[in-house]
Amino acid sequence: MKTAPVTIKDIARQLKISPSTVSRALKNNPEISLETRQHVAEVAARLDYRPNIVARGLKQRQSATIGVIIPEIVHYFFSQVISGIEEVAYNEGYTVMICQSNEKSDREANNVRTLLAHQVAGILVSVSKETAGFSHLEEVDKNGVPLVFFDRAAPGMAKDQVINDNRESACRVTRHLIQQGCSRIVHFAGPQNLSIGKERKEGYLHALSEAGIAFREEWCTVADTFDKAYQEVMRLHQVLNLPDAIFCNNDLTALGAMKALRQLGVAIPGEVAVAGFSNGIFSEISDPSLTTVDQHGYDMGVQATRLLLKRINSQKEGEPPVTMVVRGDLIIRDTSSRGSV
Amino acid sequence: MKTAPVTIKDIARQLKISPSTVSRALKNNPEISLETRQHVAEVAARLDYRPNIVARGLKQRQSATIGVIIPEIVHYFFSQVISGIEEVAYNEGYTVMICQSNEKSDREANNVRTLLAHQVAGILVSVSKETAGFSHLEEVDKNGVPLVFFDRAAPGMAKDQVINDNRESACRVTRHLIQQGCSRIVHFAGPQNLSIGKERKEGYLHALSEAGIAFREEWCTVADTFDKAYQEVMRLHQVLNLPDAIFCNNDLTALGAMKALRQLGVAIPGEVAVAGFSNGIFSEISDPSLTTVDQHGYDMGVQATRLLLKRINSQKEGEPPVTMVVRGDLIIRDTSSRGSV
DNA sequence: TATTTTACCGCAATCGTTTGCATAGTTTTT
DNA sequence: AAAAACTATGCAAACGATTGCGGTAAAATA
Repeated sequence: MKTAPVTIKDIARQLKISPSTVSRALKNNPEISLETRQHVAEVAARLDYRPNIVARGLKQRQSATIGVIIPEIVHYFFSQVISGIEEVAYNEGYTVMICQSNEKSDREANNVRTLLAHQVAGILVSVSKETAGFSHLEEVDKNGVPLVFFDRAAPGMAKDQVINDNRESACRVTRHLIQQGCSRIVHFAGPQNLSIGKERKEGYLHALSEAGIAFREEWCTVADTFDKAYQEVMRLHQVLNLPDAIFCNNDLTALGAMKALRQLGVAIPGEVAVAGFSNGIFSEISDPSLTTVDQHGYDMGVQATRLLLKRINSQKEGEPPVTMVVRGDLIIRDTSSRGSV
Repeated sequence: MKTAPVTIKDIARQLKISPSTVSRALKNNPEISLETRQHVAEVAARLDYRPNIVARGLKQRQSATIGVIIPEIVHYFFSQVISGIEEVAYNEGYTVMICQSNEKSDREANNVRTLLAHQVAGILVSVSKETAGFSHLEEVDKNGVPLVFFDRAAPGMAKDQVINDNRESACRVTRHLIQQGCSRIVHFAGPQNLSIGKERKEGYLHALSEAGIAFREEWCTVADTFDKAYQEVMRLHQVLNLPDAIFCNNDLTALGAMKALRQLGVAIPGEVAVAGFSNGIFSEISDPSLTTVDQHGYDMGVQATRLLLKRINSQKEGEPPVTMVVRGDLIIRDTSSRGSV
């Protein structure tokens, strides 16, 4: 039993006033007499009037919706970010539209089109691993839609972004590993076309040189999934000697490495220390529990959304892009605590 | 540098034809000559025309958007479901709008209003733990918007739903525990106002009576979070003897229980076996790895969305609601394998 | 040749809301 | 008392796409 939705006209008809007056009254325009405003409010409540967001969006050429493009929702970190985004958006009366790129560049481009077609007020994006060209993101700019990057930014695009202090955090992790007495430290890196991957590697290299450890090319390979890490450890075991520490680009990678190490009968952290990155929910309960860095995903979502909302609400164009960095916290757990072994 | 978006009128002007013709040509209406259609297609491509979804939505009184109301995105299970939803929606040209209820009833009601105001074509919802009344969901019906429940349905509402075979799965888990030699099996239940919580408890009870084990009231308490489970184990330890098995309503609860057991120096599964529910990503890598049931979240999302889409595209009202159940798979891991101890 | 059919296309209204401008009535100012 | 200013409201045109209803010209038929 479908009921025709209540519109502004219905209210107008009831009160024998014009739709314009109702519209104005609804948003408490002082041009409208207090009396009329109250009447309108009453009738609106009685009829259970709900403004048609779509119609408003059409008229204003913008809807109270913000679009989010995210590689994969199933990552704990990303779901945390979304949660933060959702919270701020909700409180500000915005709704969020979420698209997954599934780490594919073309799908990401498609997501952009979709979001633009929906007249979103702004877009939050964390670029996919695959993405190399950024023309689809510049498209957003051309349409005058604010965009802010979170976590993974497109290198070279001067836009707002809130990112982690990947370099520093990676450096802290590596330093910690060195302090534990490790000297042959391998890095399973993320894709180097992503700032996130590049920066973490840089931090790793920095900590190495800081400690006077000569870096060796074969210490660093791109391996950013559970399986790749597993295989890489197996390969290392055959090709060269195992290192005494592995610093992984993310937690899942670390777990993959740990699985391989366990199978090889290697003690963690006794023979090989391991560290991850991201503080996935499983890092705390893995065995042994994983040293990692907490990226504060929720906060990141909150900050990014605030930034975007500020951009949306500011008239002036051309304000310089701002970069916010949220500091990661090194969380030392059992995979790197030599003391206890 | 904001560029005015290109509209159907722009194309019309270029070709000196009317907007109506362009509109029709764009959707390959045979009423329009092939030649014109090709011209339109060309110009549209050249101008990079993107149809304004909002305008279309207004005219059609429906947008190609489906709304999702979910308790919390950060649960691995739910993020899997969303992933499934997103996939199907994407392939069918729909976009998804996600709202979190954060397990709050009023927020859920608010989400419904938001989604309806956005003229969504349909709604997928998994009701919050807190939700007792369902008037806000009936509101959806009144607006003629299709609704399908996934995972958690509102008891008593005759709507499409895709749910787990909670009862059977819970029964299987309990049976398995019994087979392992356990006889004093405690159940940490979920909220009993949710079908999901009720059914799992029923399955547990069924398996018990099936095996001729007399149920005792104090064996079952509502504890559905990590912390509550932790505390409950501690309480049980003081008040009565620890059981020889704990079947938890979900994985996180199981982990909370395990944490407490570890602290009490109780061997798992030697002295107390543990089982969870949901196959969270951490169940596989916890120590010991957790026996649980895989709920196939992704599939669930896929099925629910297909069901919704079918409903959206079917003219006829009044087709009876269908219930799909996706069968959970018992995954036996170390927390319940007495054989190996 | 007159008439009907067919193929293509345009007019104009519509979806629900917003907003610049006009207008009627009332109050204040000169 | 006339002019000016203000108050409260209405008119009508947008926003961009869709669609029922017609209309024109060419082709087919009588």
